[in-house]
Amino acid sequence: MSPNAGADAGKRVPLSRERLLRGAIAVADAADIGALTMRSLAQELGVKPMSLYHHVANKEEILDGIIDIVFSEIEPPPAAADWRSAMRHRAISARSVLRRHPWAPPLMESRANPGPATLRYHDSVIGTLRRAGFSIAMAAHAFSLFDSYVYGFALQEAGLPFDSATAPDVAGAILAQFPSREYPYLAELTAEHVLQPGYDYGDEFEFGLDLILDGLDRLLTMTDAARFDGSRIG
Amino acid sequence: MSPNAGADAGKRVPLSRERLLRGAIAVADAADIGALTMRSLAQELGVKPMSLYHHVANKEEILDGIIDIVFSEIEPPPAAADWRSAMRHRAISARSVLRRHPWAPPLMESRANPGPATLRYHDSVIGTLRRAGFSIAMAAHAFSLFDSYVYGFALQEAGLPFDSATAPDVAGAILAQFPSREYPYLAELTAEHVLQPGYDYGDEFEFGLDLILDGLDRLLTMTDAARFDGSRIG
DNA sequence: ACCTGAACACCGTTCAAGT
DNA sequence: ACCTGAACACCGTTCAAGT
Repeated sequence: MSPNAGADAGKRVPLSRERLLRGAIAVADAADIGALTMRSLAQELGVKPMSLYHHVANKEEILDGIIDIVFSEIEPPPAAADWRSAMRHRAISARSVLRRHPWAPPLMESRANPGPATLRYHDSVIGTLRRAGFSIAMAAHAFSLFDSYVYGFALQEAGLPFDSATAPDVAGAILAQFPSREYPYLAELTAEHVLQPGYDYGDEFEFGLDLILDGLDRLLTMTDAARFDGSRIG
Repeated sequence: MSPNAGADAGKRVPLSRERLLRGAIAVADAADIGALTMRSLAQELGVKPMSLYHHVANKEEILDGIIDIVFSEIEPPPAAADWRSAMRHRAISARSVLRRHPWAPPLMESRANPGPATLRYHDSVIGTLRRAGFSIAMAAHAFSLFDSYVYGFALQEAGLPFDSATAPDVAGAILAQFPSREYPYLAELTAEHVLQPGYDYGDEFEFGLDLILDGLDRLLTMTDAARFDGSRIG
């Protein structure tokens, strides 16, 4: 139920590409990406399916469009931030955006036509690394690692069959389902960690993020030291 | 074109759950997961769509089944391996499996009904960490980080609009498409790294993997040192 | 037991028409 | 210009029938 659903009584807001894409995100957020069909979207917007084709060429263009909106929602870090806190800020923002749009991660990396917000996001990540002193090759490494982790974590979080509130119930049911003799470590981890009060899978995010940032920082420092030695020799 | 496609001349191999799931993987590998329909799968197997329902309840069960087969293809490490090389072995095997099945990563974490090979894989990863001395909480951290990276990397690799052979052409076209003034760091990275001869995005995998393993090793060593100190005090 | 034809309620998309 | 009804070639799935 969006504000515009079936609003044939009031004055009809004219359809636009912007309104169409916002509606598509609303449908995907409310159910999942499988529920986003030309017909369901048209209904959400109070319009007939064929009207959509006046604003987009096809469904692929809708997917391209909503993914670019998702990227646009990731907050850029404060300009004054050092590279480490800038990367940390971006990662945490990206994850919170992807939590709002759990259908997005599988689509984000498979769009052949990246939009401006997508390109801007990637450019700014690489820019942060380059300006911090990472070589091109090292920036490429760091970029790949950083993105893989952020999307991979979001993918896992989206796939969990529970949110943090209902975790104990569902994990308990799953645990009861499989024989703990056959999967002893999984059983142990579930019983003594996942089922403990206060457990939230989301809390794992910052552990991995900081381990990665520490590793990159170490490499950067080593590179700086090597360059310094080099300049003394040359 | 599989060996069994349209083989109405020879003796018909009877349909089985096993043959059905193998056929489903073949269809998904050959095109992509979107091309896997009950009808296309039936045709691949030389059978009518409705026959499939004698071996599986519905399409969801097919997806559950093929994902469990994908997990079963990940090689377990040699029993004698230390934790670091065991984890490394598994990650590299997982990535090569996911390269054969690029449609798999988005599905792997979203199956509500994990099969035995899935549970066995996860149990063995956690087991490796626990036996190496990781605490339960630390094993949970490491497990999350490791899986996020492996799936995230596979997701990115699957999304690339090129394989390593045609990378220069496509990346060049994309680069030409967007104004390098607006995305200077992206343009630089593309021109001076991605377009260089011998570039292969897959090479980034081991950089991130080793950084993660180094970080985990450091944490494990610190924990051991702390425990050792503790035992001397107590 | 295993397989199937016909049918149902869905898809995305095209085309020719309406205002 | 913007919207739409009817139609086409697809989906997954059910049901009642065939061997």
